[in-house]
Amino acid sequence: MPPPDPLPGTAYGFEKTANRLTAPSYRFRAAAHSSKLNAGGQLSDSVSTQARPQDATSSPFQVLKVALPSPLRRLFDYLPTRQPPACGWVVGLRVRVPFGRREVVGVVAELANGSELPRTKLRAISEVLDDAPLPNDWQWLCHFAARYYQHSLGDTMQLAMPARLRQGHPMGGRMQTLWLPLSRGDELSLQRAPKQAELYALLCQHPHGLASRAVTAHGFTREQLLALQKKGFAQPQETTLAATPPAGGNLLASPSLPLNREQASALAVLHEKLENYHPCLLEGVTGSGKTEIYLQLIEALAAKGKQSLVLVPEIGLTPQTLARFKSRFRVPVMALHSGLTDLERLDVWEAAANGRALVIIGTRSAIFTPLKNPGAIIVDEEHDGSYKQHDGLRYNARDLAVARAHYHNIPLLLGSATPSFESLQQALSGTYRHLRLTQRPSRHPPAKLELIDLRHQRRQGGLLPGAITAIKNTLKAGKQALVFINRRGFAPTLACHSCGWIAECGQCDSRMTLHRQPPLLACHHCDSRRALPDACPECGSGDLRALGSGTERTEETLQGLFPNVTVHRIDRDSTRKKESFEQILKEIQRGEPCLLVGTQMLAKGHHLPHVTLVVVVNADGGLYAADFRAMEHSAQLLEQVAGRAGRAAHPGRVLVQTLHPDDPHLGQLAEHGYGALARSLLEERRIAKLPPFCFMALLRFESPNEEAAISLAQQAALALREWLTMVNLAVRCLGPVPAPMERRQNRYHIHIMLAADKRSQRHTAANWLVQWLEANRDARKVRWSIDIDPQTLA
DNA sequence: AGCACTAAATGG
DNA sequence: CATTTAGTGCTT
Repeated sequence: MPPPDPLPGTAYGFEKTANRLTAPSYRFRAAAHSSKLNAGGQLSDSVSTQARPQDATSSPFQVLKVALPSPLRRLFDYLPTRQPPACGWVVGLRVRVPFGRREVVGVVAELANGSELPRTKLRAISEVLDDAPLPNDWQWLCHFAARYYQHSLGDTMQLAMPARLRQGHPMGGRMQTLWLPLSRGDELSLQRAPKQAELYALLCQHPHGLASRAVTAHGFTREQLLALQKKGFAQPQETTLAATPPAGGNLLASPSLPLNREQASALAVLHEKLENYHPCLLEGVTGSGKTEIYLQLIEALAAKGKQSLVLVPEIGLTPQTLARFKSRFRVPVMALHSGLTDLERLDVWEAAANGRALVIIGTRSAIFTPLKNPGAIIVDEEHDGSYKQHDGLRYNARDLAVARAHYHNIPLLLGSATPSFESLQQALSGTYRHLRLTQRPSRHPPAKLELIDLRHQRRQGGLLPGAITAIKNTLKAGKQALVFINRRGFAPTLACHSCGWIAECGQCDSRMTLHRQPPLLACHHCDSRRALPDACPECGSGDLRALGSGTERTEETLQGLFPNVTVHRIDRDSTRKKESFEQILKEIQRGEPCLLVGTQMLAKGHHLPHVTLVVVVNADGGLYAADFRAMEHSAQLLEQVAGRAGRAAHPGRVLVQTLHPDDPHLGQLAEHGYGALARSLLEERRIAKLPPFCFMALLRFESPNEEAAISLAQQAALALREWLTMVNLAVRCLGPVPAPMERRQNRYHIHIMLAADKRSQRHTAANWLVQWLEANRDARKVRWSIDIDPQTLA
């Protein structure tokens, strides 16, 4: 039996009711693996629920309904191979099938004994790729995600499986090439090849062999390795990655840290229900020790041989975080990070699926890692926007974590200093346990925001005189200051001072940003760039001015004001080269007085112990935006930035420049902190019936032809409204309206928004609309997509 | 999504 | 007439 519903109002038992517009629905039962053919070729009893009712005229025949990598939201029927696989035909087998003019890899999703198509139109499966079905929990999650997000099951499965499996490679990726040093006694012959000599020395430090990847990680090339092999100094050896058995005895490699009262009681609450679904929101201010709670929860579960899956935001999977987890435990900790090869990724996947890995840490996509003995799911910084995928299957890994913890009947721990309103509301209403950490080990209260008025004052590089004075004093005291600007580049606008011309992007409804490093105009919404004009293209005047400030300009200004101090700029442009961010962070952590100028990248999670002053150049981004979530995200960001000030022994200051120092929300954030503001904004959301008090779906229509997009959106909205009235479904349908930036890369974006009080109503309406669009011929000329629980309206 | 097929557009 | 390109339709 599927567990009860963790996302209220979502029926995810698998029998989806067929709609008026019937498309084959995905059906899946957790018990589906027991469904195989018995020796006589008859379907065993557990299958009878899956078999489609038979057309009396056609005689039954065995059919495998396969989920294929295609955006088409349906399964495809195939005939079995001559020989059934050893395990029999079961749901979850990976197969290779002919599809159109090519062969693709798919997954058997249903067994049936008949097809809507005549038998002669069906083709046979070409090859069964596995001798056992893909893990049950993985299959369940794919079905759940596909259905919840209204996405093709086949596409979902492709996305949820490691690349090697997607490409049809066999399981058992636990092979790697180890390179062993060979002693020849004539090492001097390498004198003329210094790089090779260096590499040889490296190999000699690892007499048991070094993986190819480790060799390249040390900065050597494959060619150098092969050269050594040719000269007989190195030898490759194929090995199976050790199936490290869970260490007996002490689980810990290093002792747990002592907990304060709050931490201890939070952990005690978690210990109350280690064996059941137990959703908890851990609301803990920056530096209050959330990670230690994660580690001790993991420890408790690992002691029972159970696995923990830890999700971290994209920016959070740093070597330091990883090192903290790895150094704590003697049990296998595996990370899914961007640096892995496809083979290594498959190995982690299999290690998780067979229980070899006890701790799995990864970003968004790690939610699709199968678990043999699931113990808990932990989502760190659960409010973070990087958990939401913004194309294709637009899933939110945090929400899937909730569903998955429910399915496995295990604890779920969502941690954040600035919880999302969705999670906070669940905690406040008692659906989630609310655990709070308010104390910082430094004993300093978190720094208060000081609002300073941007109006009627001269600024330099975006900074008010008061901010500059504060920076000067901070440097004088031998400390570091952080300047936060949410804009890359030198200036967001280039304008002609004599005729008013403004540099705009030719392909988007946006202005081009002026960059100095290198000098050019760039659009931040598409990849178009232009050379800097010497004169105004409209009137020929040479009086072109850069309006406003981005990171580059503030960096330049600060460098001019404090020529003897290092100014580090940290944004996507300055850290493009890999490792350079880590390098800069290391230098900053040494503690020399210096200035940091940067975007969001700086705000999140990094430990900056010597920063005692934070300046926010402009806090107004979220105040009066059209997006109802803007204030939430803005407050989260401000609180996170403020958390960078005074983390260690020194109290900090946070200066927030604003054009609206009297804004009540900003005032509340400054005075009482994120928690208080969030609670009152939640009341506003409740009154306005906005999320989390309603459930939304956003339909995006996109076309180079504006009329085509509008016309389809109108037809769809009209059809939907008629249907909603007809079936008397209380779902609001707003739009069509042009997207906030209608034209992007010369494509026009039109939106329709659905809003319902209940998740199930939203699901029904969204499902109907998707099927209407799939059935509508005009819809093929306009690109459309659906976003369930959209995060931004852009 | 691919991908192949068709019809229109370019080119000599 | 040959070759490229935009539009359309199909996949079990």
